[in-house]
Amino acid sequence: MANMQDVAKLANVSVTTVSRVINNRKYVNEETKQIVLEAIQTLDYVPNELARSFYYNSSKMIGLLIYDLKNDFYNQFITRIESQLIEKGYSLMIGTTQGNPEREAYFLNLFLANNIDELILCTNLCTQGPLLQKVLKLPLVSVGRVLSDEVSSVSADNTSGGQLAAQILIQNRCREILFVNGPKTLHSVQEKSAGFYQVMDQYPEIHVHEVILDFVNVTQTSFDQLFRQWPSIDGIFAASDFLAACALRSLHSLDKKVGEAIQVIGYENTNVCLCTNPLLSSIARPLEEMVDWTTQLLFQEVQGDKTAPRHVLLKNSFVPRETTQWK
Amino acid sequence: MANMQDVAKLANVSVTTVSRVINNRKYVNEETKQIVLEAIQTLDYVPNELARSFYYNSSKMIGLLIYDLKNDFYNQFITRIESQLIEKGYSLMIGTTQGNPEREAYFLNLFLANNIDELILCTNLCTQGPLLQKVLKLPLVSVGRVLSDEVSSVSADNTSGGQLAAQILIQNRCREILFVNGPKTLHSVQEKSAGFYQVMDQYPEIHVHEVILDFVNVTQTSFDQLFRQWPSIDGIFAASDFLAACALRSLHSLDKKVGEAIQVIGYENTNVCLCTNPLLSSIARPLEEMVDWTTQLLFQEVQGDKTAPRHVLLKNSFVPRETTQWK
DNA sequence: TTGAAAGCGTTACCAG
DNA sequence: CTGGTAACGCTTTCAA
Repeated sequence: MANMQDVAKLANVSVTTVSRVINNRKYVNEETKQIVLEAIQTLDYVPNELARSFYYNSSKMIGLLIYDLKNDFYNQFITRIESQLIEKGYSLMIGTTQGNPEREAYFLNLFLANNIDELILCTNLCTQGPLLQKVLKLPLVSVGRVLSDEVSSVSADNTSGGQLAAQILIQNRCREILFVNGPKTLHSVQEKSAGFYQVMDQYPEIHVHEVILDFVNVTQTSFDQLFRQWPSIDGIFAASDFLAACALRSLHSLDKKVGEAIQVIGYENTNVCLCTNPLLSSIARPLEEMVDWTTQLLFQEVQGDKTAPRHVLLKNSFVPRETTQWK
Repeated sequence: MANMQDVAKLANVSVTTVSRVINNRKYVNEETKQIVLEAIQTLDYVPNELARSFYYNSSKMIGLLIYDLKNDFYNQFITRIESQLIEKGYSLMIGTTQGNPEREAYFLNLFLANNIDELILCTNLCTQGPLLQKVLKLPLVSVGRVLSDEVSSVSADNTSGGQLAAQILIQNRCREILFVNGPKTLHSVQEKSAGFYQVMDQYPEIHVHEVILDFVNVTQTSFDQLFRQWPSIDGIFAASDFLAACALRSLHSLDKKVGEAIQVIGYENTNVCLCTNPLLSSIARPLEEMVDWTTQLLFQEVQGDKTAPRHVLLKNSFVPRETTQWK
C-alpha cells in the first residue's frame, strides 16, 4: 500500500504538502494541489486512519456494549444512532456480552486498548475493580437503565409503561386480569409492576392474578394451565411480547375471541407483534427520542463536562393493534 | 493515560524490557518482570493497541458488511463467528449498508482506512471502480451468496431448500399448492423456484398456483383475496417466514385448520416461527456449518493462498413444527 | 538478560 | 505558499 511518502515523491513535493491537500488545508497552491491529487489517484493511495488515530490518540470510534443483537429495540437503536454518529465523523464498535462476564471484560478491554472516544452501555455491567475504574473515566451514557448516579443515562419510564397498560385494560372494561410478569430481580420488572398496581389499586372491584414466568423458557402449555385455573380472565398484561404471543396461542386453542372477549397487551413493541395472530398491541419505548438524547449527552460529555451526569427519563406509549379494542 | 515510558521509568528499566514483559517474551529476569508488572499495576497501564496496530500495519480487526441487523440468521451468524474470531485474537467491525450505496462505500472505506485484515460480506455489493478493486485485494469471504468466481463463498443451496419444501408438501398429500414467492430479481428466489418445480414437475396431478409478493409490504388482506380465489388450496410454501405468518392470520380468519386441512412451510427458520399461531414449520440454513466454513476459508486466505477461491455449498434442512403434519 | 535507537504513517510547528 | 523535523507509543534489531 502506497503511503504519503510515495505520493510526495511522485508529485515532487514534501509530505507536509500532501498532508495539507488531503486535509483540505489552506496555504496550498491550486496547481500543486492538482498534481498531488493526480499522484494520489495513480497510486491508489488511501490515508492510513490507524496512523492518524495513533497520532491524535483518538480513534474516532465509539464503543457500544450490548447483551446481544437479538433485541429489536436495540437493533433499531443502533441503526439510528449509527447514522447520527457517522454524520459527526464517528463510527461504532459493537461488543456483545451474551451475559458472559469474560466477554464483557474482553470487550471493555478491547475498547480501552483501541482508544475509543466514548462508550454507550446498553446492558448491565458486572465488571468490578480496576477495569471498572478505567471504564468510568470515559465519557459514557447508559441506555435503558440508570447504572449509577455518576453515569449519565437515557431511559424510558417503565412505571409509565405499567400505568399505561393498566389504564387501557380498565378503559376496555376488563374485570379479571392476568398480569404475566418477569423475574422480580430485574429493575424494569419492579418499575413496571409498581406502575401497574398504582393504577389497579384504585379499582378494588377489578381482580388481578399475577404470575411470574421466565421470559424465554415459556411455552403455550404454561398458559393452558393458567386459563384452566382462571377461566373468566378477560384481560392480560404480559411483561414481554413473546410472553404475550405464547398466551395468544393458548387462547386460540381454547377458542377465546381475542380483542373481544379478552384483551391482550404486550411490552416493548418488538417485531413479534407483527407475526402473532391476531396482531399484538404493545407498549413501546420512544426510540427516536432516546437516540437523540443519547447522542446529545454523549457529545456533551465529550466536551469535557464530565462532572455533571444527567438522567433523562422518557415516557412510554401504547401501540394499539388487534388484541385490544378501542374507540 | 500512562504509557510504556512511564512504566519503564517507574520500574527503572528500559521500554524494551517493558515491552518484553507485556508480550511475554523470554530473556527477561523473573525479578525484573515482577517489578515491571507492579509498575504496570500502580500506573493502571493499558498497552495502546492503536500504536501496536500501527506498527504492524494490521489491526487484528475483521470487517463485516451486512444489510442490516434485523435478520435472525445473520444475527446468530455474527454471534457464533465472533466467538471463533475472538479465540484467534481478532475482533469484528460491523457495518450495515441499509441498502444505501453511500453507506456501503462509507464502511468499505472505513474498513480500508482502518487496515482490517479480512472482510466478510453478508450482503450484495453495489460498489464499483477503484474502491471495489481495493476491496477485492483483501482476503474476503462472501456469506449466503456467490459474488463472483474470484471471491470465496459459503452458502446454502436454495435449490435444495425449494426441493425440500416440495417434497414435504407432497409427502403430506397436498394436491393444490400455493407457492408464495418473492421478487424474481433475487438470485435466491430463482434458485428456490427451480428446486421447487424440479420436484413438482414430477407430479402433474398436483396443481401449483404461484404468486409473487413483496417480502416486507405484505398484509393479511393480500392472502384473504388469494384464498377466496382458490378456496381448495391445501398446501402453502412461502419464500419467507413473515410471508407465511401473514398467510396464517388469513387462514385463521377463514377458520381453516392449519396443519390438518392445510399445510404451511416458511423459509429461513427465523424467530418469527416461534411467535406464529400455530408454530411455523420452516426451511433452515445450516448455521453452524456455515460459520465454521467461513472461519476456515478466511484464515486459509489470510495464509496468502489468495489465488484459489473456494465455493462451499451446503444443504438446507426442514424444521417441522405445528403447521405441517408428520409421522 | 538488558538497553539504545530506528522505524511504522501521519500531523503540527516553525523556518524559509 | 512550501518543506524539514519532531512527535505520537510500540516493537524490533543489534550491540553490549
